[in-house]
Amino acid sequence: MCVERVYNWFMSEAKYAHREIESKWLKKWEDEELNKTDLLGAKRPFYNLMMFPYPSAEGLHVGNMYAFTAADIYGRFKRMQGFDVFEPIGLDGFGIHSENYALKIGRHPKEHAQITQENFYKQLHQVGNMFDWSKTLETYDPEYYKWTQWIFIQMYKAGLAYRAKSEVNWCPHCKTVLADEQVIDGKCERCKSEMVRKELEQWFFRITKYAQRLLDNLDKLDWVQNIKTSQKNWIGRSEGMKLKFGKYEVFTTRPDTLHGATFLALAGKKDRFTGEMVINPATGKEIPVWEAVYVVADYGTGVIMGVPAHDERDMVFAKKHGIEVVEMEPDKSMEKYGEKTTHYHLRDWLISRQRYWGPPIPMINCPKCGWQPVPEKDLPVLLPDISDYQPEGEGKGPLAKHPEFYKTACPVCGGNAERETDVSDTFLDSAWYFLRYPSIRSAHSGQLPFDSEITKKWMPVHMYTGGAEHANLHLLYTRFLTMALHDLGYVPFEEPFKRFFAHGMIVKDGAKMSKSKGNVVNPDDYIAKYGADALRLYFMFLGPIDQGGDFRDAGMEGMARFVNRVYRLFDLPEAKSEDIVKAEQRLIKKVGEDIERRHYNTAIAAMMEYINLINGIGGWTKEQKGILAIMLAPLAPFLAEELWFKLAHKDSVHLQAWPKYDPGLAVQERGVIAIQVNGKMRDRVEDGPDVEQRALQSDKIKKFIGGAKYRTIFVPGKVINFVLNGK
RNA sequence: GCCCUCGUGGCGAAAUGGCAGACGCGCAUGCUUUAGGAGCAUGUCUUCGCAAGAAGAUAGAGGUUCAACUCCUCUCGAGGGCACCA
Repeated sequence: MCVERVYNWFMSEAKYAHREIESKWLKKWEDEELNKTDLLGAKRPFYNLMMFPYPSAEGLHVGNMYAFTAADIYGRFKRMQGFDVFEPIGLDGFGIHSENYALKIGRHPKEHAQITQENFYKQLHQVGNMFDWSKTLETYDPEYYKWTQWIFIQMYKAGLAYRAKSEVNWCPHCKTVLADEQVIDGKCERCKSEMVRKELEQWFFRITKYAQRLLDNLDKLDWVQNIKTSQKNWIGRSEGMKLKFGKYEVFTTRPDTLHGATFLALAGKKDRFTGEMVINPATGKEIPVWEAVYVVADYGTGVIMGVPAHDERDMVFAKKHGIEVVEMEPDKSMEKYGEKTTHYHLRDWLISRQRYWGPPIPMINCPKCGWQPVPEKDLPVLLPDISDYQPEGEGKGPLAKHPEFYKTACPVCGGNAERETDVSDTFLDSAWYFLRYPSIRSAHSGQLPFDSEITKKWMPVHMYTGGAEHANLHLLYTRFLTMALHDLGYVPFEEPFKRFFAHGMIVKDGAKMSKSKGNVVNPDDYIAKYGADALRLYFMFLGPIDQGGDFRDAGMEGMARFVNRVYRLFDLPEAKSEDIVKAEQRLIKKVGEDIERRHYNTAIAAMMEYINLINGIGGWTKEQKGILAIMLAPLAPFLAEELWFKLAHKDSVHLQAWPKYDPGLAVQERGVIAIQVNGKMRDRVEDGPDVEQRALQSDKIKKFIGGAKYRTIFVPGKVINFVLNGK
């Protein structure tokens, strides 16, 4: 009695010691370089990339871990299927987002970057992903931004970077201009301040030249539809005609309503009649030329024809100002007055930022020779260490206060010249990082940003995982830059990411996490309390990862229980069971298929069911335990390794091949099939020979059929439906 | 206004033309434990019924089909993208 009690106590206390176990395997994997990919020797390359984090706060956000776990499980699964998987990680720590945070806490951005780098990498080690730690990059590293500057120069030489005066979006808080894509509802994407319009001379990338190709290629991409739709809307192709009204040219998608045009409107600051009249080419009548607030200056030609009868806004304007309204029917023959043309909503990408924390734009302005690129041998243009790094506004960045930085010699004539003092947009840093990872420390990494042999072998990226919020920012810029580099002969492909998987957002108790609400989940706390594996499993069990999930502490407890349960069940004695054999075959099939389509929640559910079965039977074989450990490996890498070694194996579970199943044994074992009468489920019967005859003998079925005539629909293995006549 | 996605128990969800609610959380009852935790067993969509059972149920209404959470049409609701874009 006493012994039994002690045994029971011991069994219940045989808890999975996650802290010791996880740190033990981490150390071993890193000592043995388990996750280092042999890039040159790889036979079946699989580049598994996830959007690198920007360290805006002091630590890794659960949202990052959620996304990385989702991506890592897929990468681990691919490795077990025999692919050479390369899974790198780095930090996007250059740019406004990191700088704003540094400014807020009053720390120099460079110092802040050093601190966050240490923190982030420490946390990223703990989560148990198969990162190749020999290939990390940070966008603020001069070895990296040297090449960001190099890319700028190639763009300039190709005529894809240009300087122009234009009315731009100015954020009064961040004290810099922003690209159109970084303005949401008239507010700054980073700090939510109201934007103002400002006339400034700035550097632009000519993304509009690629509008049509960016649109056309969308059809070839294996991306979720809503991201493609979002890009399509953003590019905003609109087909129409150019029509001439005297000296004015208008763009319209409805040339067939030309004969109803009773006024012309130019973009203006207020509604005002110009005093001018022009001739409507279709009717020959004189119509007035107005300035109108509702006309947008930089779309189309900035001039519209007003057709009150066919456009609500034109009607409102006409009524307000007493302009004539002509009712008419649309007439295709009007198209003879115009010339077909296409317009895009997409604008050129504004690259300049009047800030400190970014790569200095590598251009020099000479009073005699004009703008010249910095000679490539002089790269990088180092960002100097300065103490007055705060932005002050009025169109110039902090570097403009430092003549020791900007005073230089013209690379052409050698005379006195000045460097550009703006830095480039952070989205330029992240638009090419995927090209750099595999080439880090390659033979040619010193001469070019990316090794052509490695690039050809490893790209385009096979699987990219990240947030949908980057649809019109990062994902569009990256596509554009890759296309441009392709045209310049640097990369052999046009599209950077063959497949893109968009994960959802993780919230806490139904609310978006934020510091002000005090509901921010720190993954470290949960890893310390429950272990990285339990947290990984919990994230993935919340629901489909493209839908995101709601983090609740109670659910987390449940998953820790599951981890313990699996661990305990490995102590069950050796026993053979026919039920387990079949269940195992089905499990192998299901888990493999579910991971492939990234339905991790149902893969985990299937394993739970299997574990419940094992628990009920009370024993299983060593081989069965081994197969389960292998299937757990992508989802719970530490637990799986611990279990695998418990079975006296000597090599890592992560190097094992994904198990195969026998399709004959893995069939859905129902045993029973449903019997319906008129499509309603009425009874069940054992599957097998003469199933229809046996179904008809059921009392319930007899009751429902009565003496009526019927016909039979039989779906083998699933259902028999008796359809009574008259139905 | 245009476009996209979605709507299933108390909760997260599963099933994508073939037995609606797998799996988990929570809850209830019992066993076990010095106690707490953990563990084990059973139950848990709604209504009627002691039960066996019956009827109903996937936002709502219609349709296609032997059969609809799943496909089609409309309505309502939620989330997202674009937008005085001519």
